[in-house]
Formats: sequence, structure tokens, C-alpha cells
Amino acid sequence: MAIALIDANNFYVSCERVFRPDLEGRPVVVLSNNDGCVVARSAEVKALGIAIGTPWFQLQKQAQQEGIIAMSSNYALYADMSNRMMRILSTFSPIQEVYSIDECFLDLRGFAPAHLSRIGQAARLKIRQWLGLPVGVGIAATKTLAKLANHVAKKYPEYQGVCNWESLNTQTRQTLLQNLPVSEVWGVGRRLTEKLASQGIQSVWDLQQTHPVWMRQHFNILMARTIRELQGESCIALTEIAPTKQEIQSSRSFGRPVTRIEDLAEAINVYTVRATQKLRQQESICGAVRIDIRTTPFRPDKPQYHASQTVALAIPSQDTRILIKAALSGLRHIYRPQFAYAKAGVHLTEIRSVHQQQRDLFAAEALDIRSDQLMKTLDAIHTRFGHNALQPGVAGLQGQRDWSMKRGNKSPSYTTCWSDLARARS
DNA sequence: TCTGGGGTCCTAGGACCC
DNA sequence: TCTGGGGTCCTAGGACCC
Repeated sequence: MAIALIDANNFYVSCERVFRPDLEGRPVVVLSNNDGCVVARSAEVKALGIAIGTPWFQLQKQAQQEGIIAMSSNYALYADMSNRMMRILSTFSPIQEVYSIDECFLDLRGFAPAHLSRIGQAARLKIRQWLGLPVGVGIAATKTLAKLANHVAKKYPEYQGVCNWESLNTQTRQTLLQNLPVSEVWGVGRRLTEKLASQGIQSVWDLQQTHPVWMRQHFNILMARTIRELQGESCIALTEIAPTKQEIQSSRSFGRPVTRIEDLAEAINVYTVRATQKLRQQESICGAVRIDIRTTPFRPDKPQYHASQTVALAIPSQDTRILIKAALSGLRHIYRPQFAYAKAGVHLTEIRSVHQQQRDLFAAEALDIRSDQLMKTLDAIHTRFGHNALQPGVAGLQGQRDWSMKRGNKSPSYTTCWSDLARARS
């Protein structure tokens, strides 16, 4: 068994640099929606000790002193670069699992062990040459070890971006594991790190030496699985076909606090439109919609309110109009006028395949067909003219939505929009 | 003044049933 | 004196991932 994990270094920052070579070697961050907090950092920024998730406004002064360049996130660009990267990597193995926007697993079973590192180097070089993105490669017998090897490949320059765990000798492995904190392990987050520390488990080595059955009792089944994976026993299979989502959400923080129900209704509309598009894309229907609204948790001195409401549908549906109606009834139920809302969201749940749809005994079949056709037309228009091309009347006009998010420094959509196409500089 | 968004899985506890 | 046991289903909350 040999699994490779390939992922891009500082993916969002690297995407920006492909089209802005002048950003190379300079400290660059990419910000979340609303230019809220740091979601990607260049190596130069990491070296300054700036943590992921730091609110941008707290960094302004330091940014000025250090010359940090901040970009708003440009998801159209990152998604397109991701697709290109995945397509290139898919040529290295018949079995690929796209795990996130910037990383995938490849099944390298069947390749001679002696060739694995070279395959890793070839993949790395190709992504660099064809796309301009730097990537790291980890190869091992299990996914968890491949993730760890990938980390090693990036951390230690002598590996030149590729670490084949299986080719390392016992002593090297032990030294590496002893030097890696347990928090580097896939599946071990902040809370588990604390709990493990209280048991005297600090390094990955410490964790690997524990007994999975004992740990199953004191933690949970996921922990036992992680330990087995660290010990070289593959427990997490590669999933080639992305399973359909069991929950779909669309939520956003507002560009400014919102108090009027009309504005909230506009936002709920827009989010429901987005969520139902995703729902139809995976050929699903949903049985319930939940909406939630909240004030900012970062101002405890102000009145706080957080409420959510689930509205069950009489018949599972994928019709935007039906879902909007349900969502708005939920909103009216939980809305309180005295608060300043910072965020709203729409969640679709009880999702199942459209092919398992239960028909309404009393509804005319013709109505269903018309709904299907309307939704297909809507999706076609959105594909062609962008997802804001058509909105239900209640969603308000885009230019007038003053609650929309802020994106002060977004790069052009170089690869997905004709008018933004990158031009050669003269 | 200003703090992201979208997912998955597991567990505990309550309701309910026989 | 002594008040069962086991199963299923659902939901909320927590932990994790990128």
C-alpha cells in the first residue's frame, strides 16, 4: 500500500502570486470574507509569528511596519486553480481523492517502492511548471502517515518537497516522530492535544506507542483509528467518488450590523438561492431548512441574541421558491427587532437523492414538471450569466444591498472572467 | 469601527417502545 | 426491604478538518 498526499504551500497566497510575481518574496496574507481575518499566510508572514485567524484590524499597524500586503479572498480564482491542479495530478494515478481545495490523495499501489520518490518529484515539478504553484508531497502506507510525511517534506528542506516515509530507516522515523508535536497529527486538534498532554503524551512518537484498545476506552473510536494508522495499519480508505453532501449551508457575515427584518429577509433569500443551487447540482432534495441569525459574539458588552429555527417541508423539495417561503417563515418566527445582527445563514438538511422523491398523492403531476423546468432554466441562466443574474424580487437589487460583504482588495478573476483576463505587461 | 465559511462524524441524553 | 433491561431513534453539542 502506498498513498501520496499532495498539497499546495500557502495555496491562496500562491495563487495570487502566480498572477502577481512582484509579490514573490514579500509578506502576503489573504483575508476571509469581509476582509475579516487572516486565512492564508506566506512563509514570510509565518516567520513574523502571525497566527492564522488573526483579525485583520489588529494587524494594521504591524502590517504597515513590516510591509505586509493583504489581499481579499478571490474564490473564483482559487477554485479554478484548484481544478487545474487536480486535473494534472489525476494523470499520476488512476485513483485520486480530492480532499480539499488544495490537496488530494493518490493511490500509488502497484508502483515499485524504489520509484515512489521519483513519482512524487515528477508531480511536484509538473505542477510548478504548468501552473506555477509550489506543492509538497508525502508518501506512506496510510493516509495519516502520508499527511505527516507531507508535513516533514515541507518542514525540512533536505527532503526537497517530497518525503517517502516507507523509504526512511527506523532510526530516522523515530527521530522525526519524537520531534513532531502530537498536534501535527491529522485528527488531533486543540482539545485533544490538551487532553493527551494531561496523560503525558506530547510527541507523535508518544501517541504511536500507545495501545489503540486502551485509548479507545479513554478517548473514542476515532482516536483508536488514528493510532492504528500511525502504526502503519490502513483504516481510512481512499474515497474516489465524492459522496453527496448530507447538509448544505450558505451563510455570511454582514458588511455592517443589520437590524431591519427586510434586510435580513434579503440576505436569507440570497443564501437560500445559493444553497438550493448546490442542492440541485448534486441532484438532491431536502426535507427541512434551518435558518439562523446572530449578533456579534465579539461584543459581549452589547445585547446578545442567537436563534435558529428549523422548518420542515410538507414534501421534500429542491424548488427555490418553496424553500425561500419556508426560510422566511422561520425568520419571522425568531426575528427580534431590538438587536443588531452580524450574521445569518441557511442550512438545508434531511437531504436525499431526487430519485427517492416521494410524490404528493394529491398534487397534480404537471405542477412538479413545471417546477423542474423552471429550476433547470434558472440554473442554466446562472451558469451562463453568473449566479446573481436572476434573483427573486424580494432579494433586493444588488447595488442597493448595503449589508453585502466588504472585499476591499480583491484581485481580478484572471482565469474565469473574460474582462479580467491577464494581459502581458509591456 | 473592524473578528470567515462550509463541511463530517461521534457521543450523550431523552423519549419512546416492548 | 426490594421498583428492569434492552433496543431504537432523534437532537444538541462538541470536536475535528480545510
